Amino acid sequence: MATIHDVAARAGVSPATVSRFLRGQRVRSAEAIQAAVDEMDYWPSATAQSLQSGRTHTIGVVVPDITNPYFAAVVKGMESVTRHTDYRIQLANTDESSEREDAVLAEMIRRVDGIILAPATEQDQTPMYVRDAGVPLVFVDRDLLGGEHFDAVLVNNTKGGRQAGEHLLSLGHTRIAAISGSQDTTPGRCRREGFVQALTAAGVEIPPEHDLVGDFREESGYQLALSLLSLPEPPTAIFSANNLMTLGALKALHDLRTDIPGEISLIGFDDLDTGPLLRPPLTVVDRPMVEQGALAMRLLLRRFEDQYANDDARRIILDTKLIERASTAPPRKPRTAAGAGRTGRGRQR
Amino acid sequence: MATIHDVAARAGVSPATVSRFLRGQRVRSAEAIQAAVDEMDYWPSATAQSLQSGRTHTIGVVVPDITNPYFAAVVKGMESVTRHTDYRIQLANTDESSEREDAVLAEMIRRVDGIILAPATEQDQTPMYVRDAGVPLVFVDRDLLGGEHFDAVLVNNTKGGRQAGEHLLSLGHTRIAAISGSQDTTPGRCRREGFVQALTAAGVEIPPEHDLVGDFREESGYQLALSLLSLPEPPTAIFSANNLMTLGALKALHDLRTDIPGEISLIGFDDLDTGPLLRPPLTVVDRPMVEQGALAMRLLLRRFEDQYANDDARRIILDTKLIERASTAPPRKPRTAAGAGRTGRGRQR
DNA sequence: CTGAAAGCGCTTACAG
DNA sequence: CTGAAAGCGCTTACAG
Repeated sequence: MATIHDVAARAGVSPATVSRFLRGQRVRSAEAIQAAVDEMDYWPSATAQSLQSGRTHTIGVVVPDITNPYFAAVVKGMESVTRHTDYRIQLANTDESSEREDAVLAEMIRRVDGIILAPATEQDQTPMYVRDAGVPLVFVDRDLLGGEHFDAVLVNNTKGGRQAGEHLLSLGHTRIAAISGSQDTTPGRCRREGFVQALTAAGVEIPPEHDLVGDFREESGYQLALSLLSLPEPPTAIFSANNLMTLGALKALHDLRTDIPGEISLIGFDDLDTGPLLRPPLTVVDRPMVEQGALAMRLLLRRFEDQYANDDARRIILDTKLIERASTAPPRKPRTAAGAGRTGRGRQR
Repeated sequence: MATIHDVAARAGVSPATVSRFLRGQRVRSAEAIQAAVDEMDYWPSATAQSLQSGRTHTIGVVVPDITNPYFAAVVKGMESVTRHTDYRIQLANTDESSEREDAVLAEMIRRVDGIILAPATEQDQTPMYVRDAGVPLVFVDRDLLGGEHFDAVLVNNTKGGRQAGEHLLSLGHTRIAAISGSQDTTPGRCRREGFVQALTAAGVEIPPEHDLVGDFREESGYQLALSLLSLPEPPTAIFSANNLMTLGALKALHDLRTDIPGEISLIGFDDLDTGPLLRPPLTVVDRPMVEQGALAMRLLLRRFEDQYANDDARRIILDTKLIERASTAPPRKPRTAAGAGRTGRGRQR
């Protein structure tokens, strides 16, 4: 590959002049240099430029699982903004593992200008380490305990959980179960809290055997739904706290030939491309996905502009939205559980 | 950030010695150096190492759409192998655009050690340019006309298309339609060819108005299915050539309240995570996904080993597999179309 | 085993 | 406007 020296020699100037020309400065021998560049098919070495400038022009993106449609959409959103800049994305998957995340982050620090991260747990310490290294960091989807000093694009998970709970209550359910995500994760914890809040506010209790915690993966949704259905008194409604667990739960219900929503109502968190096409079409709490990724990337790129570099952390909290489809309905035989009474809001379909 | 000079100064040795120690060579002042490294939290600059070695240790991955579950799975497969190496992945989305692909590739050439690409069209010239630049290139999912000199991990698309056609024929269908993918793409062309081959071999003709070509996106599947259903004599069965278009077709059929498979059978290409949960569960031609990505990455990494660097191109062609679910069935009122006769293989459900 | 020196391919004050 | 020189942070023959 040709270097700037080769081009300079050919054009009869010094490397410095070629460099200046390439960066848009006025030079006398512009045509000669351009010709040399063309003939030799010269492209500056990004590595040499990086060493010189201290900038890599790459953004590290660390997500738990790229095959989760939510994260795929988020990454697409990020890509849609970098595509108009001269930044590129370096992608890493952590499989929800903190160790893996530590390893990834440690080596990214020296290779990227900034990082967008969906941390594996709220307790992660590595992000502090990243900040100390002077690498701008933005959280997406998930937060850190005490992470207020970092930029973040999140969703109002508590409200989302509440929406799910209130929806089931409004249909008249009182025997309600939750399949929550990892509790050391912002969305896992908050969605459950919001959900329980809604029930509590309505005087509906959620017994421990209905209050299950999974790990955001399909398999755990499957297993927990199975265990729920094998209870002596199974719930009449289930809230599942992410797309993958909802799919797992749906599979379990199908395997058991459960009638949805006849025997049991199911509400999920995060819509799916196939949501309306499923058996039955899924009622879900939806939220922006591609937009979340785009916003996170914009937040990060701002940090590279001197005027914003030292701004206070920006925390963007987006709203969730209930999408009612056919997987939820009033319970078939409304029971008057002791103390629960008529908790519904009177809305019927 | 500490540099190797800082560490050397602190340990009382020369930078060269620190460098040797770091690379595992025996040195006298090992402990002193290790201590300095720890205290200063020193990590070598990847950029400086790259400039020196000429290797970036990053792999460029270029796909048309990361939110297509097939490509998400492929990327995950790649990640599962790089994770055990010291290579990382730089990801780019092309949105099926050749121009975008050209741009991405052009700048990747100077930044990565190798590239895995699912080319936007079979006519792409850029890959030749990549090869001329001395950057190893592996195709995944899609091939290039005259691309035999490149490593590739593909699938037997022709056979897959044939399987789809034979399945519909075996059910007794004779009024059959195809929604194909871009015809300047390997999978788009081959799947259609295989499909048509199967019909032709059985003496079944596919009229032009049933032989539709889309662009692998959901919207085109939707529109084309719509147009198929509005025909005076709509088909009794549709083959849709990828996951997204199948979803689109399914949506169209739902919107028209079409009974599947009663009025119309639908068979897709590429399974979905939600495949069994859809209304109705989808019959599809399936193929390995994660494995395809992993294999492509292994092929590429081999090129970095001297012993294999100059081997002939390795072309891995994987097999497809029919998964029969509930979206296909015999046509409701088998017509004896002139010349078609009983083309079924006699199998009935 | 170790250090001084050169070099990887750029960019940018510093003089002119 | 332009060139020589120094420097970005490493690594590696070359002597010793």
